[in-house]
Amino acid sequence: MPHEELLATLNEEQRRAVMHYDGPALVLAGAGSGKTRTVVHRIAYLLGEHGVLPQQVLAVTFTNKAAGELRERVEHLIGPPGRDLWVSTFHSACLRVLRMYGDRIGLRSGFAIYDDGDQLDLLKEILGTVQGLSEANPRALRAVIDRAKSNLWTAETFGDQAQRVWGPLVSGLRVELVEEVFRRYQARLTGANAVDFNDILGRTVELFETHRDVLERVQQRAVFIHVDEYQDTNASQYRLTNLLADTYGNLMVVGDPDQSIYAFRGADVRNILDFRQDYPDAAVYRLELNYRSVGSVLKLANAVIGQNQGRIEKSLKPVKAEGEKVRLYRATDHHAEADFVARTIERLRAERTLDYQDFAVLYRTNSQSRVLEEALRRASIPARIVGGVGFYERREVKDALAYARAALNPADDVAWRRVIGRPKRGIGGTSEERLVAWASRNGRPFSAACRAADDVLAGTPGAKRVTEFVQLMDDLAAAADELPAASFLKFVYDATGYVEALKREGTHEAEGRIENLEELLSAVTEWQEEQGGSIAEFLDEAALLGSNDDRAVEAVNGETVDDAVTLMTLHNAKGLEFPIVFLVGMEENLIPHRSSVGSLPEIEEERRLLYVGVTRAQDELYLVHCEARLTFGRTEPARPSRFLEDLSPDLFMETDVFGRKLEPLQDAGKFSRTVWKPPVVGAQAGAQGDGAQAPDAPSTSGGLSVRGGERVRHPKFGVGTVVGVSGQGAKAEVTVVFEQAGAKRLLLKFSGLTPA
DNA sequence: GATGGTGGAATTTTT
DNA sequence: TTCCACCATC
Repeated sequence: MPHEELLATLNEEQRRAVMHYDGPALVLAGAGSGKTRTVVHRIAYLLGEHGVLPQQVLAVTFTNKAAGELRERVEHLIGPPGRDLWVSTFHSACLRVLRMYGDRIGLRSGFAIYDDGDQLDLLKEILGTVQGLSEANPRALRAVIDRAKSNLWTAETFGDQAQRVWGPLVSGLRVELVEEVFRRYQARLTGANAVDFNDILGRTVELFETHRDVLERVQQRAVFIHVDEYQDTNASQYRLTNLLADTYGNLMVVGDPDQSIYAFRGADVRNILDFRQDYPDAAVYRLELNYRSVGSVLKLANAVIGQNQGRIEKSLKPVKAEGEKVRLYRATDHHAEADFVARTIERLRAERTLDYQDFAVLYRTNSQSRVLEEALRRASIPARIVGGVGFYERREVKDALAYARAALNPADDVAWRRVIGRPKRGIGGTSEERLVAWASRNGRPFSAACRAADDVLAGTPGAKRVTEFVQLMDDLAAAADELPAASFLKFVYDATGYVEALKREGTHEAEGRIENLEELLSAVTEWQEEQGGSIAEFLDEAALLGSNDDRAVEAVNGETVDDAVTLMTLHNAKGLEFPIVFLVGMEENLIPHRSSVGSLPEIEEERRLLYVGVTRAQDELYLVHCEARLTFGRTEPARPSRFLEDLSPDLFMETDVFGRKLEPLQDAGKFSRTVWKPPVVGAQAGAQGDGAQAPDAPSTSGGLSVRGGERVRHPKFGVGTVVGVSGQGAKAEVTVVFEQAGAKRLLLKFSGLTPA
């Protein structure tokens, strides 16, 4: 493509960035400002105008999705040569380097990757062995170790670094104790010939720093480097980037400080803010024209982010028209919230031509997805959930792949211990403990203890069973060498008796697990046909790509469809856009999340998260909050998010379930609609219909006036507070938070409630 | 050694 | 509400 054509569709600032040739560059790209487009064109321009070879270009992203999209768009623009570009996530890129050169730093070929669950298994085992830690929370320790590793701290430097940054106590434990756990954890990883996610980056840094020749060879493949979402880089990613760029210096980083949302796992926004200190001769390009959202959405977005202190002033300027006002809906509870979403989707689809895939529902925590999912299913609205409990994290899938890992790597203790009891083979806790003790005493892997079962478990029934298990693993190991990936997996299903055991169970749940195993087999088969490879290579693939798998929610007819509403967390939504967006759960303790309300930096990160959510919307945005919400199995009263209360009321319009405008209350505070007070809701017969609320009017049913906030007495549950009402007439339901019994949803008609 | 019951904790966010 | 660790029982 001639370069005039390449440039014609860009604005002035984008064009300047695209034409940037060598040397460092910082692209400050506001949400929706055509960031990906700019990078795509820049790569095409490098190749077309400057004669750069595709083999010299590296583009790094955070997610597989982003990498896939980038590659696709470049290939679309420049054709087949695009295949030779190196477009990858940090993790995939580093894994590739480690697979090639890892032996230089003591990684034996075929090393395993431990995911979150494996980390946890390992830590639990370790905690049992360290004095004074049996009560410690393995998840908290994992978080600490992860955090340390993303800062490029090692078990050796941990003590000093943690002391310096966090003080003598880390999540309630003495630094020395945590250090001891970290040491043992790392020793066990080494022993198991395994790396965890953070090691994939950290050990690559180590490799580059100790083996200049390796770094230089990789640099030949990365003469022109692009890093996306640079505001979310942590210390290891920052270090990697700078190492890679240290010979040629052709580094273009792209990002937006206002969208930095990963500080909780070690990302440091200073990496982008200080880029010009790191590279004083860096060119800077600012993309502030927003092509994505209508004016009303951008006004609200700017108002949200404008509340943050200590940010570089920046304001998105709309290209699009003003558009519809942002809507705010106040739901009685999470069910009403989900119903509103479902109802609104259908209403909008009836009013104009929209596909299901034009809608996204975004929430703060994964646990919010279930109610939404159910409501959409009930309304026959196809939906897909991105993220959540990923396919590769399901027990049966992990088990099957753990068999593969165990067969390939006798040192993989976590995998061996995982599979020894699945299915049940009469090897119980006592036997396992003795095997573990033997392994630990002799400094050998767990599998070696199993091989020595005749001695270790001499005279017990377990001895023979373990020996049989070892025989099975040997058979698997032989099969792994000989069979293609898919056939091997099928062999695992049969030879281990795993599927057989599930069939015997005969429960609905077991059937689901069998289906998942079938799906895994299909995935492996498909992968094998597309690119071929051993089961070992598939394991890498699954480890890095697995978590972001989409889960389809089937519509009522049971068919999976392409056209579906997207449900995902705000974090997952970064980089995406949708014509119509619902932000649900706009409440205190959700956003900002309860764990963040104690510190200003964390609150500001939550605000950026909301900003990311708001700026996903192209045409229409719905903000939804509830008056009561299910938390930990109890329905509790909920307050609207402080982020809503910060907004001027002219930025949005409050609606009823039907999307009709609600007039502001007269007697409320400064911003009438956003100041929370005990909800005044009624179950009304008549015009408003099912699920409707009339916030102003109390109403009666069976002689009882039901108002939110009112005290009532129940014959069995005692005294409580009404937090919500839904439905009408005979179907009217009240949500009451009782002092003793907690929250209950009651059919108003039969509730027997009296004023208290 | 397996099974089933109970009680308590859990939910941020992800490569 | 769901998941898990722990315990008692068979």
